[in-house]
Amino acid sequence: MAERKPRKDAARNRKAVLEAADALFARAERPEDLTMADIAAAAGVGKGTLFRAFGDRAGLLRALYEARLEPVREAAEAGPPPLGPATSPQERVPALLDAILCFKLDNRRLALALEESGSNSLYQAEHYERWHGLLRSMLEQIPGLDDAAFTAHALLAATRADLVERLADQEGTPRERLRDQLAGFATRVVSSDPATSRHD
Amino acid sequence: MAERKPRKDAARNRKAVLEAADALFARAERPEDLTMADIAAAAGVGKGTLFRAFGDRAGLLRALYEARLEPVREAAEAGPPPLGPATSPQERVPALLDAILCFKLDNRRLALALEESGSNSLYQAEHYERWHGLLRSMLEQIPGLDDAAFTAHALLAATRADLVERLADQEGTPRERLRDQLAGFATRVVSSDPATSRHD
DNA sequence: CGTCGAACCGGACCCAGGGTCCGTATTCTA
DNA sequence: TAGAATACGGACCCTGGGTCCGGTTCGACG
Repeated sequence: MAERKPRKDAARNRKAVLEAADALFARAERPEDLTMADIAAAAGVGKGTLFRAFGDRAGLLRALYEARLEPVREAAEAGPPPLGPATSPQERVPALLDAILCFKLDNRRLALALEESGSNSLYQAEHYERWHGLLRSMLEQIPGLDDAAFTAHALLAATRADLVERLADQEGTPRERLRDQLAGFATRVVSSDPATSRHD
Repeated sequence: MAERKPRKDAARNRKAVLEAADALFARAERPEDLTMADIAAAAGVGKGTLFRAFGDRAGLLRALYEARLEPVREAAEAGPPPLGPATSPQERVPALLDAILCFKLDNRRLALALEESGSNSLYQAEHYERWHGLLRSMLEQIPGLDDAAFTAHALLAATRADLVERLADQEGTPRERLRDQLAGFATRVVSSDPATSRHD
């Protein structure tokens, strides 16, 4: 049952690939034309090795992404306020979205490459389920807000990598402004008074 | 300066391609593996013709999409309430998003193909600019809502084709429920009482 | 340390699919 | 109806993801 440990060279190569890819994505301005062969070459490894270790392009991207995301995940699941659990949903929802936004700003190319890779690879990535579940559970605690599941999706959609890139890179919106806007939006969603919402 | 009119056969072929592609996308369950050669064959035309008429894959997708979208556009810009101009922003914003959602539900494959095609082709499609501009101008009329531009992006993000597909096809959410949820979300955003929004 | 099998390496190779080219056919103009 | 302009179409090119397999490295064991 227990996976027997990989050979030393395999482990070394895996790490080399991860590091090389990380560096390449950080530098690349067009992540989609960063080829697998490029990555293999940069890591000093054959293409075969790369595919054996990660399955396919999406697999590599996912591995990279999850690795980078790890700290954020921990902070969100067990860290200090306002991100951690000891916070009211009204504050924690914007805080979580802010954390995700910052992450995507800091890892633009990678996030972009991941979300663009193949058919809706975003929605079947584990981290998406994680964020969605977490967000939904927060939203469920907010009185007068039904459809927590949908709302969670909608809020997460506002942090899509390509949107972030458009706003930050193409339109040049400064980081802090973007953060404020998203926080404002989230707060609005989370704190709207249902009595005001008359429409039909 | 004036574009001289295209030759008769060119026009006929263009139409043939459009129709064939339309039919194919409607039937296909995996829009991404519907190849250009397939479309050309179905239209009874050579690949060259297809590329000459539309430039590239994204161009064809855009043309198809815009054509289908035309009625919605008209309804939104000059139709009767609640979609048309003679409606208060509080009602019209949800109505517009609903129209977009319905459109994407009815043209799932096509929308998916378009949004997946190449680097952020969604955000440089004309219709995106149109919706965004329209939405923004509505939101600007709502007191207490700043960042109309960002809010418009965020709301539109909730209608992303891949999200719609996940909810409708993969999770099986019924159409009407989805519409209700989106409308509820939009209404919430649009009608939240700013006095309630304390966060710092 | 020597040996042997398993695990791994890497780059040559395969193939689909987007996009191009150019000799031929069609349409338009006069 | 001739000649130029335009369009046709499918053979062809090329990139890039993914596979394969002969050769190498690892490490367990004697």
